[in-house]
Amino acid sequence: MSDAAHKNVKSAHRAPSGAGNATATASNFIRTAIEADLAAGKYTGRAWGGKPGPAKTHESGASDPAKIRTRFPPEPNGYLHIGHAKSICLNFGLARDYGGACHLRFDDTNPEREEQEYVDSIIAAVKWLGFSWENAGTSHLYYASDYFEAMYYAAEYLIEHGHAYVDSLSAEQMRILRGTLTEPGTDSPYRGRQPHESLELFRQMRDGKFRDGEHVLRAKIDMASPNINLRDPVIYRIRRATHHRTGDKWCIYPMYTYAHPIEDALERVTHSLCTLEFEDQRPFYDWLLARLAEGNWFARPLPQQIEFARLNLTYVVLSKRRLVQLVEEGHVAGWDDPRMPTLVGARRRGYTPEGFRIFAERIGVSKADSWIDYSILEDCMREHLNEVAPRRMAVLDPVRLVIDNYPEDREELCEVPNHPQKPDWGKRKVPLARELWIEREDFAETPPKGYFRLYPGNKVRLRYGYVVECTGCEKDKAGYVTTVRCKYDPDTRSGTPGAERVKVKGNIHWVSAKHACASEVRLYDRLFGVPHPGADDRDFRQDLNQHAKKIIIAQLEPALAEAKPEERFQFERHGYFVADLADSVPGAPKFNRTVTLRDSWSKQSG
RNA sequence: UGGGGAGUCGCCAAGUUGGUUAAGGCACCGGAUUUUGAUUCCGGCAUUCGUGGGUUCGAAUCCUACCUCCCCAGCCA
Repeated sequence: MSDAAHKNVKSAHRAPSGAGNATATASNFIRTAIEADLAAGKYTGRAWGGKPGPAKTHESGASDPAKIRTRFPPEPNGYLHIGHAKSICLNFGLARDYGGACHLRFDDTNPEREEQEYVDSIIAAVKWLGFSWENAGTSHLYYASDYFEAMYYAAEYLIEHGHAYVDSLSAEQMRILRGTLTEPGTDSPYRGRQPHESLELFRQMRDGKFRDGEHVLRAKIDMASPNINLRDPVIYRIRRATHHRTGDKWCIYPMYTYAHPIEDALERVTHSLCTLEFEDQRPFYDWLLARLAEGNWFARPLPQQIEFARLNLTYVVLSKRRLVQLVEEGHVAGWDDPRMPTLVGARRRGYTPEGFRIFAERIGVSKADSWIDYSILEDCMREHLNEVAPRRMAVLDPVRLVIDNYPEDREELCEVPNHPQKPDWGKRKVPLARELWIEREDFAETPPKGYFRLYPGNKVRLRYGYVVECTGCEKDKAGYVTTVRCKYDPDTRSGTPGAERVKVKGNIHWVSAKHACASEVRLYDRLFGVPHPGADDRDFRQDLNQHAKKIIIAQLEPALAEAKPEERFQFERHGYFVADLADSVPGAPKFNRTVTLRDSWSKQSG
């Protein structure tokens, strides 16, 4: 192992050094494999030609500054979601930890489904998560479509060497001849087509001489293989559709199966990580690269595919089909609806990039199918938000509290710390007066067992203010509490000598009614009400949580009126909130509840 | 019923060239601190590694049989 590689391995396992950002990196089977490759010197002496390309591009290049190369290869046909965040953190994280580079590569080989809009949103999402595809001064942002030429000539090479042939069966006929899981396939009558004939046809395919579907190019492997992916897979199809980058230049497009290994090889990717469902395709991946390597197409060592388990998260759906349905049928307001598990949605919800990175570390990587409970994600967000969110007071469900012995015309400023564990964040002044808003649930005419908030005869502290004793309440005809009354103890003002003399268990937040800022707050909850939406053949839409969004007008402390879009706060005793990115206007922010605080009281009481 | 994978604490997940007491995190349960029933801190939490056999002085790690779950028959990725 080289010194540099050794150093990187060590740093990958270094313990956390700072709160809130760095997290311990657990070992996993992919790291083990990388470390073994590094230790074996598999990549020493590798050259990098400065850009993706065949063997000759790299042969003349300098020593590769990247110790390893990974890649995140999304198809630009939709918005990224939480599952992608796992993959992004994995690929970019590995490159970072081992002194490597991670390429952002758009796998745009199917022109019918891809759009520039998605390319832009994916770029923004990866950046937002805090990763960069730059390494040693080079931006590794690539497109599979930039390799169409190389892929085409590689295909001609395969044909010439008897490894591929043009088939003229219909899709239906091909399906029948492919056999089944238990029965071998049957050779296509075109399988014996001579290379020169296939080559001629393939060129005519490229030149637009045929209709869509009239011919395909197939790899010539083994129709009797127990692995269906090796039964002469289609590697090129005719598809007249305008590609978002190459326009109408091509009318034949490579299939993923064929394109991906070539993309990896051209980019000198060392470890090509993908999800478990591609395991059966690894033999083809290796077959293709081996065939092309025989013709010295690619620099060695060849890339290797490694599969890991995709993320399964409870209480959400992550399949493209279902997400599209949620948006198109109007169950949510759009891809960036704060309830959506998309990264744009999570961002509006107030979830943070750091929170996602903590999440990725916490759930680990393995080959075992597993379900991660949504609460793990929420907890990761709390962990980060607790570190970075200034505290504020906000009353979400207000009821009036009158301090009877407090002068009507008086008001004073209370000093309130911005973060209880971070004195260096300073304090702010919050106005207190005779009439306040307090939380309706902080008062009970007849308190439940263990309740230590406001009820007649009980004392609580108005956080950072005075200790008050509840003297009663007023109700309307319906029995609904309209006002809570209390008296305060002037000797208990927070921060003054002797203020602690009166001990109370309860500590409630408040906002001066006169100074309060009334503002829209959206209380979000999980989009689905059950752990596995759509399980047991149910329509997943039946599992939608109808209470996942509740809009209220809350009474906020005055300072909150100046909150800037995307500014995050902890509303004390409630949770973390973010000023909405899209709907806030200067001086009138609207807040989204990101996640509640943990609450052992409501948990035990009900 | 073909092929490819996976099964270690309630949930994740190390460990798998066989070797003293099976990492760690989350959750949970105690206790301390706390002007957030939050945070933080301390302590507890698998005689056992899907099951049954076997090899061995010694097995989660090797052999064997079996069970369960996931993936594959797009001219999608």
